[in-house]
Amino acid sequence: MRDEAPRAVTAICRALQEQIERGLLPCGSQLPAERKLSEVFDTTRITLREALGQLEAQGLIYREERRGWFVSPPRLAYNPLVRSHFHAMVGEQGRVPATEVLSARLMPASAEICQLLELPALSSVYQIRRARRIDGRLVLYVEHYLNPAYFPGILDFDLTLSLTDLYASEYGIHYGRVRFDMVPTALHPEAAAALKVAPGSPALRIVRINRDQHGRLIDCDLEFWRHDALHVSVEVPD
Amino acid sequence: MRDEAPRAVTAICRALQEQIERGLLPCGSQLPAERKLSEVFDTTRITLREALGQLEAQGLIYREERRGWFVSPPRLAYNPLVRSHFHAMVGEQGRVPATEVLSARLMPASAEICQLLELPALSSVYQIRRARRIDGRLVLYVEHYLNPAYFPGILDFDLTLSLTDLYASEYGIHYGRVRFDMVPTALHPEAAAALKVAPGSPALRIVRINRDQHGRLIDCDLEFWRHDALHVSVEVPD
DNA sequence: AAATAGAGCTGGACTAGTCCAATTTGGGAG
DNA sequence: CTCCCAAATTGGACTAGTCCAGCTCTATTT
Repeated sequence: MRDEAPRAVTAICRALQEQIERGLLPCGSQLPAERKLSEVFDTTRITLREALGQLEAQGLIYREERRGWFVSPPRLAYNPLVRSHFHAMVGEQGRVPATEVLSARLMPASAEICQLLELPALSSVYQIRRARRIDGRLVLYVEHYLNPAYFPGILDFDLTLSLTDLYASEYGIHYGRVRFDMVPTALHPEAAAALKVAPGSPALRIVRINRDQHGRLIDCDLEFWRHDALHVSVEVPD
Repeated sequence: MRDEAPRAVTAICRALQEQIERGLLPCGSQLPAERKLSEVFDTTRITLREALGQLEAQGLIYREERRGWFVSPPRLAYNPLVRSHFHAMVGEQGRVPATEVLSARLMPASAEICQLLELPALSSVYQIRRARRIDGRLVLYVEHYLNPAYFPGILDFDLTLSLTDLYASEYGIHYGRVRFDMVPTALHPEAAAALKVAPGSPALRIVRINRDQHGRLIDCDLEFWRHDALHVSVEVPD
């Protein structure tokens, strides 16, 4: 028994990790209360919470605001080179997608959006804010900004459906070139609230700038994914 | 004037964020000591540290183990579709790259590596572990695993240089198809030690599986990037 | 001028609690 | 059996410290 013990935090991490990997704590199951766990590991709640925080950073567990800690489900495979929308992508991987519309309106574009869509200053844009789930779990907060010139009256449609499909069926517009920008960062307060997680949780921010079949900038998406909800795969041809 | 409770942590974040954005704390500069800052903001070190942790998660600041907190430099643009190696990529963006070799040896392949390289069980592979810097800052820990059949005697060369170049000049091998897998996660202890940061810091794990011009699996890289050191750009053609 | 020993800082890790707000849950009324 | 309210429980936020290891810088010595 050496004095050189591993840090309490890493010891707790290892113990929990093992339990999860052996399937004693199945995917989606809830962990015991923080106070219980701190008793089990004979430590402070602060220390215990730091261990949980590290497992969260690894993506092994996640928390729901004020509800508790849960074992993370598998990540979704996200391939930017394959043109697919959320519902199709999730469904193909044997999971159940869901979408809710948080807001949808015509609004003055921010400077950032004007730049992304190459619009003149003080332009108006359609903004659609949505939250999306996989198997019931909130994983994605998106803000869509559409150039209104191409999509008159789009707010009257059912916006819980795929925008891709709406573009095609109602406006004859298909995606052409797309630009992705992926940045590991933290959720800003608005996104955190929508996903019902602690503000500042780690996240993957994906900015998509979409052109149509004629090369026209039609819209852009600001996506905020829970960092543990996806892995990005890219197959680069020769 | 916020509608909700202005948590101490978010208030501190906002204050520091503003100072950084206005350039009062330039890139690369060191923040005052935690104890000083906790006095300035009239709070505990624990609370102050949580605020710093959130700014770290956002990528605005970073820490060096036992040295202090610093303002993050700009992120490196990383485009998986553009075939470029570390030194070239960094240099093109006006930054100064550096590489050090941590270890290089022939070793039995782990089960994971066998699978990635489609090798039979108990195969041997060259393992090269390197740490890489941008403008002096440690940002990337990589483990390369090479199929030794294609690279006899490679350990005798200067491995601080680009492997890509070595492959081409010494073995006539060029990259063909490449597969990327990017996962937001946390640094494991070994990578954390190599990058001199706290174990469990957020990171972007990138697994590259490389084939040569003939479609043969030649090597794979396990990369661990500091999460705040890069942003991934992908331009998808029509 | 270079090498070095040591003191003082700095971050890292942890303890032992408190107060609050939201969520759950259990029990009683209808 | 359902619905609703109150109590118990849980996570969120924070205070006020302690002890330790590694880095740095200074002052002294060689």
